Amino acid sequence: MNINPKKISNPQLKEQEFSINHQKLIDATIETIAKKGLADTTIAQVAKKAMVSQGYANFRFKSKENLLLSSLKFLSDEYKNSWQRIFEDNNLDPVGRVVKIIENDFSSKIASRNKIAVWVSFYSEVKFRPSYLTICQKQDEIYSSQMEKLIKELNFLTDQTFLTPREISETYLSMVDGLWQRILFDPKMYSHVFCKGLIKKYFKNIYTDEKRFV
Amino acid sequence: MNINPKKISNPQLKEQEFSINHQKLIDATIETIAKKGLADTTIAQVAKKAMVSQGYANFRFKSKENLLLSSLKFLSDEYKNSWQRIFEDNNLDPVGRVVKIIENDFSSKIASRNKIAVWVSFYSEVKFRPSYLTICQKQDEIYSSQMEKLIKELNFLTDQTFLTPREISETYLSMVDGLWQRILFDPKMYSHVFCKGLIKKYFKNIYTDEKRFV
DNA sequence: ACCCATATTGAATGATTATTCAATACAAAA
DNA sequence: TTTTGTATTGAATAATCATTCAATATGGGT
Repeated sequence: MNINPKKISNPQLKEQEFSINHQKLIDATIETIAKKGLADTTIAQVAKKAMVSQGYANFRFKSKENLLLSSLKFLSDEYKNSWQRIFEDNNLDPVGRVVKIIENDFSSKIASRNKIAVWVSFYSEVKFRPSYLTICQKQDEIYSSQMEKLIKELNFLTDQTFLTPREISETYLSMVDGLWQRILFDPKMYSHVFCKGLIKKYFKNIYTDEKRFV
Repeated sequence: MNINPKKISNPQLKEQEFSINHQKLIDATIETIAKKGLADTTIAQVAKKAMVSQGYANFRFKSKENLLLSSLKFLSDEYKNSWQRIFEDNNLDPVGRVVKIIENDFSSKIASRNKIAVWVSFYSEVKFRPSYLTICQKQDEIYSSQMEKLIKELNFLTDQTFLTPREISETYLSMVDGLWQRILFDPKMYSHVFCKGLIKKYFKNIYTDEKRFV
């Protein structure tokens, strides 16, 4: 009798990063952090949700810390990929790119309430955990400078000169962070539609002639 | 011999809320959360920093949870008081009031890196701790509606009609939250001066004729 | 000087939890 | 079938911590 049958191994998936169990554990970690917070996330809970044994979870990720870091890395990579896809799309003009960025930042894939909860959990500890900072900071600087360059093109195409590209991009990025946080508080009031609308209105006010910032 | 002398009681300070030790413990809690995070904040560390015994800290606050809640309440009240002082100041016109609000939101008293770290720590758990939400949410709604009313006066005094008071106030509030979070990441880049400047420029762009949004 | 109420201590307790590891199950190879 | 290497388990361990509480200190009232 075998109440808890062992998982069938898949020899084609030797790489840790691509194994089924690896991703199941990361998904379970994200769900658990979102539901209980970093403090009360235990390996036992995560393992249970991922339907593997506690010992296995630890064996696979070497430590709880490493499991948490891997989950942050997963979110960070997911965001990076969606961002890059927008910046590498040559069919987009500057306005189209900005619109896509806004829509991506409040898409259901990227800005689900669970994922935002995890981001904010890690943000709250970034001050004293250099490992968290390492994962996010470099990317963040890239987003910052790419956004600034994009706004520079936009300003060039319009007669907007009062606000500098830096000001507009920093305002945008901090608004996104703030709205994400507010989604945690009150997801009804700060719906994705509301957030996107608010930001588009911000751009519409700056680039008054542009019809696509509806 | 008395290596650890007991504290001298002060009969005039019977109310828990006003005792010296009460505040010392709250200050120590804020420092500890900022330095280690909610997860790794232990009663022992807080008690040590406040220079009282571990048992005393627990006795005074009944539980760790209650100590954390009291610290959040302290920050929340501190913010509320500074906000109210600005709104009750009859010498201020709408523009002056907005400027004061901005300056308050990035003052060294309100927006110290430690205090921001504590705010963000609690924000990150607000999703599943109703007690945290209770302390913040009602106030937050008040700030929201007072700000909106203030902007309404401002719009009335100017020819600004494109952005609604609601849009401007929500944009402002989310920018503040976002910038606070970014101060945690990179306090050098997101200095108080930079943050205030960015927000004033936002208003300057809307109310172009107003000289005080420098 | 003594008593009493209150303030404060610090060590003990018990619960929780990350981590380890010997035992077991499995799949493929021989 | 038997062997072998890998995957996975689950129970034991050890560390950390919140909480409790009996013991002690203090200062004012008598």
